[in-house]
Amino acid sequence: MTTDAFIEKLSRRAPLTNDEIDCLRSLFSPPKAFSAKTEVIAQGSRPGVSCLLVAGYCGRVNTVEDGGRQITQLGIPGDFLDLHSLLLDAMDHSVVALCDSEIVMVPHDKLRRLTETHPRLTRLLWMETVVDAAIHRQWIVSKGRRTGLGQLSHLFCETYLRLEAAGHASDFGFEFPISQTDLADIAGMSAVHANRLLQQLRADGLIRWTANCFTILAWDELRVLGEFDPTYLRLTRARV
Amino acid sequence: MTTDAFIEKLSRRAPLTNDEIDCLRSLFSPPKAFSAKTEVIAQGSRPGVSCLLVAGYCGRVNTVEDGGRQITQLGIPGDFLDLHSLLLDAMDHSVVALCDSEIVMVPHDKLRRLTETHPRLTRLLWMETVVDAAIHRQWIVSKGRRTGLGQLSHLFCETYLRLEAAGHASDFGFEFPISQTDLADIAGMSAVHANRLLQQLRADGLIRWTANCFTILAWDELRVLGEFDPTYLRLTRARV
DNA sequence: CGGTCGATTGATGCTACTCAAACTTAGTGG
DNA sequence: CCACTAAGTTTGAGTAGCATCAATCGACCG
Repeated sequence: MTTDAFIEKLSRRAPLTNDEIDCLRSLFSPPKAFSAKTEVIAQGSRPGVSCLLVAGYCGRVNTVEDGGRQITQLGIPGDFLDLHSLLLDAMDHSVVALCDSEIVMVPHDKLRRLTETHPRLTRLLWMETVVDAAIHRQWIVSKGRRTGLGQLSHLFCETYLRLEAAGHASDFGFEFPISQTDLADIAGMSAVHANRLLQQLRADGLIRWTANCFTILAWDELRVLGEFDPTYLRLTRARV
Repeated sequence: MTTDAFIEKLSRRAPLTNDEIDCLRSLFSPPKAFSAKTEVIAQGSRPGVSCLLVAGYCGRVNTVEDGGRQITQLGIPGDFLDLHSLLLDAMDHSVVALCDSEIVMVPHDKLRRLTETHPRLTRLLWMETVVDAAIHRQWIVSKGRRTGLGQLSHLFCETYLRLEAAGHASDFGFEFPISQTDLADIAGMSAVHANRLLQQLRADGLIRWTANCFTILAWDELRVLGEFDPTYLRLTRARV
């Protein structure tokens, strides 16, 4: 089952009891398919469900007045795309499928009931949103104080480790069916500039990215270039 | 009492019962003073407490290898500076007092006990961290897709509304004893450039900022310039 | 009164944006 | 199986925004 990957991911942070696993399982229903470029959650809407991404990539998208687009979060399989909406109301941004994706919808009332009965699971879900915030802060650092190359390098290191922890990457390779335009909207740069930086990373033998398949050829160099320190991803066991 | 401002802030999001208010009060002890530029929480440490800022301004600070500094969050009075550390372990950044500040230390075991007994308060505290993340995302949008002037305008609008909601600002004026260098580290630009943008905002009659006292002279123009939409701050009553 | 910190100003160069066009690839229908 | 189309990638040229370096000025402090 695809949702088991999520349970597996949580249990890597803290061991789960059978009761807790059952409680999580009771949240899930069969996934829905969303094709590339489809809007999963509309800006301004008040969703009654949160979305667990089980396959594909999704992005939180903010649109600015001049038509510019900024992606503020990259959702990978195993991510709760919008646990936030459990606590907030109207969406101030939209969630868009960046490629063909599969999503399990989890009703908010089920989640709210979970918070009444399972404090430890609640803290684990809370922790998911807190790690998301830590990732946000790293993106702020990237955009504020890293060079273009450093920014992309950091993003690729981060994405690889997150995917690996979710069981969707190994040997420095992963599926990455994202357009350069979307990548540019993630990095907050023009598509032209993103393209040139990618060419440089390729020419320097750091990455390969063809046919939707991304490979990190020189992890150590990429890590140094992006000043990447994975502490903030909290991939190790925690005390919750 | 200074911590009552925090309770007042939470209760504006959702009405609190007397029991809940008592529970919150039991968390607090007298504040500690931190003078400007003091480190409140060190990078790499594993704090056993979370910090409630009751007076002053603090920043989450990330330092990059070339000596550059990026402030990823601006803490204002009434903010829990580091609720995150309840769920995470080693700090991947530091928290620094940007001016003389007063902080109440709340032990994590008290907070963890709260999450066992008060699900609704738990969700409200969770919501605090979720709003922080929403602010992070707006900063990402600022850095990615707004001009320098837009970025500063957005920051000033955001800061004013947050301060006003916490009872620390009115009539478009507030105390802002922050150096331009710190502002530049917030905005992710050089101090020289921040200075020139400030001069422009002053020359255009949008702001006044002298003797630590900040005044927004033209709210509507500043709001338009920064494309500021306060939805994400969730200052209105929520269903929790 | 010298020293330090922050604000300000000027000059220079790089980074990244914009506009525009060519090219490549994948998908579609005849 | 091949034209046709649409979407995405790549390239070139010109330009704006912002960084960097360096120096000056003012305020506060021991």
